[in-house]
Amino acid sequence: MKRLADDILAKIGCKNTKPRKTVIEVLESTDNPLSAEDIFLRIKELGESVNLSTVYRTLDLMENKSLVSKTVMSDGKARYELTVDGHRHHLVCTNCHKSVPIDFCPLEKLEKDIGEKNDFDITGHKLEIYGLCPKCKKE
Amino acid sequence: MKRLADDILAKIGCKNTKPRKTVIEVLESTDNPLSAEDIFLRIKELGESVNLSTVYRTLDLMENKSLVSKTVMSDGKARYELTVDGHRHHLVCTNCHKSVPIDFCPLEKLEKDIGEKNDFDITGHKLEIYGLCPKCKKE
DNA sequence: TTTTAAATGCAAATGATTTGCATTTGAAGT
DNA sequence: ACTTCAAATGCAAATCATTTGCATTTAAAA
Repeated sequence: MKRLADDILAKIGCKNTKPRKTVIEVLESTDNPLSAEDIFLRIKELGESVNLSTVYRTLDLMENKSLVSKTVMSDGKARYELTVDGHRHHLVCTNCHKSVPIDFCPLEKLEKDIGEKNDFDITGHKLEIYGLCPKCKKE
Repeated sequence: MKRLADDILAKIGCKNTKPRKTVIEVLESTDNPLSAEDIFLRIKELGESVNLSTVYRTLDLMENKSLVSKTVMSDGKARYELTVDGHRHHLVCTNCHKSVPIDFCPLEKLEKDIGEKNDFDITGHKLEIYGLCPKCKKE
């Protein structure tokens, strides 16, 4: 468990601090994108304590190194997710915000064509699918 | 020109006011998603004046009626776009934020499958492709 | 150990968006 | 047209996620 966090921090080439390790471990422990505050609160639940600013700083750092993806959701809060095991898209419930990862990406094959057609250098994309989850469907 | 704005306001069933018409006309006049402030400034350029709060309120109103789509971009500002002529996706330059509409949607055929597979009622999706535009490529 | 740049915590600042409230206005009914 | 009144606007103040300045702490190189 600790290993991945250490590896990531080593790869980035920054100081291996407890707050950073804790943030990464929380990200590792879930399948869903988390907000900075989600992470902050989970850390508290673990009986530890990391300043919210530090959570943000760690997330920014990792986003800049492309180890974390940041997506601003319609509720105005950003969600963060490790990209270590490749990028993912999600099915998001518009009611309860539950988020289910999707196992494929319809863009992979298309990016090159789209880039060439528009003379862009494509660097990435973001896709989210919205709907009502099984529970919320039934009101 | 005025016709579409009037039609839209009639469809919503709200008061047909000058500020609302002006906001809609600005949205009509462009191909790219605009921020609330973009809209506010363009209205000023037209020599008119609409309060920024009113711009936000008009956009919210229309988003709730599904006549406008709202997307929060990585710069932390939301961009709004008329959906009257169907939804669109965009190629967005990560450097200058220029946005080019894309004429097709790779999701259309997939939504039903994804919904069934995950027991979700799909209501929509959001897709953006990022890259460097022709100008920014050359630094 | 010593040293030092990098990282943290805290409090205050920022900036987009929202809200409360007094005033104005569109449109329904006269 | 005129009256009426809920709905809409403008303005200023509030909100809230995120960022920043700075004094203190800490990882890790020497």
